[in-house]
Amino acid sequence: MRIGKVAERAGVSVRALRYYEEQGLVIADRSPSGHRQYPESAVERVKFIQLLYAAGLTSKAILQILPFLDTLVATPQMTRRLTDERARIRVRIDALTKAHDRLEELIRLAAEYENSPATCSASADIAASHTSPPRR
Amino acid sequence: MRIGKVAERAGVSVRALRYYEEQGLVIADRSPSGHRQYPESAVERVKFIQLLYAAGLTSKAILQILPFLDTLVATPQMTRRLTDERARIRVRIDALTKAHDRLEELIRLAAEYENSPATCSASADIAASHTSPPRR
DNA sequence: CTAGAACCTCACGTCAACGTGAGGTTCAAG
DNA sequence: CTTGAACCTCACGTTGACGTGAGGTTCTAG
Repeated sequence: MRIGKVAERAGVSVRALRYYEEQGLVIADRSPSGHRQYPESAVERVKFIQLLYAAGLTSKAILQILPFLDTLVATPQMTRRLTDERARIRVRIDALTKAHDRLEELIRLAAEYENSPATCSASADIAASHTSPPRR
Repeated sequence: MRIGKVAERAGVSVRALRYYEEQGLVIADRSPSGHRQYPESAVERVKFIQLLYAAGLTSKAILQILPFLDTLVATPQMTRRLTDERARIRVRIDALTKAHDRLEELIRLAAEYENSPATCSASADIAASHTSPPRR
């Protein structure tokens, strides 16, 4: 398969695929004329790479993990890398969840305001005192 | 309060605080000599900003949201901004959760390998066929 | 009164994952 | 055989949230 098709089917740009090769994430054969030739499996591989990128991993981190997909041989270091990244992702999820909840709270306040604009001034400290324990 | 103390208490760098001011996220008074003077509330405000940064919002998006914290006046646009950002965060959480689950699956495979390295070759397509529905 | 900490303003550097031409070759359809 | 799409290799540009000096002023403890 050629690069354009892979790009289309994996939902990434052609440039991105060349970049992945440059980073060692995807290996492509070459036709005699120099065009990249990808196996079918490249599409899934690229989707997996995208998944990890979206989770905040760097090329370098992904490069450390990919060999496991190829060989399915789990060295202790590999297992650690996997669990480490999982842990980092968990931390990010927690941070995002906090932000989500905080926004939800503000949205609740906004709705409350729209119902009765005049009587909402008492909610001010609810908005302000979120990240620290309530005073008084 | 001066910039160093705010930085320390909010857990950010002095440079970051100057950057926030440049972006209009935090307004600081100035002493006659030109040193920034922050109110107590600045610490919480900065923590909130950090929370949103961590959730992937840009300075511009945060700038759109901050007025609500100050005034607690919810215009329809403000409510939309809040819900929009909440939605984007949800999308990110979902993406991260997918990556998390995928890694978890790989970790399971790795553990399985460590228990019986020889008998694991049959699991290969489990690792490969995740993002697409099973063939055959 | 003096030294060192803390502050100030430019302003360039960084890092990652690509985007975007430039300039040229190869492929596939008519 | 031609022409336009698709491909190739440089190689510089982009974006965001700061880091990092440079060079100078102000504050504060002893």
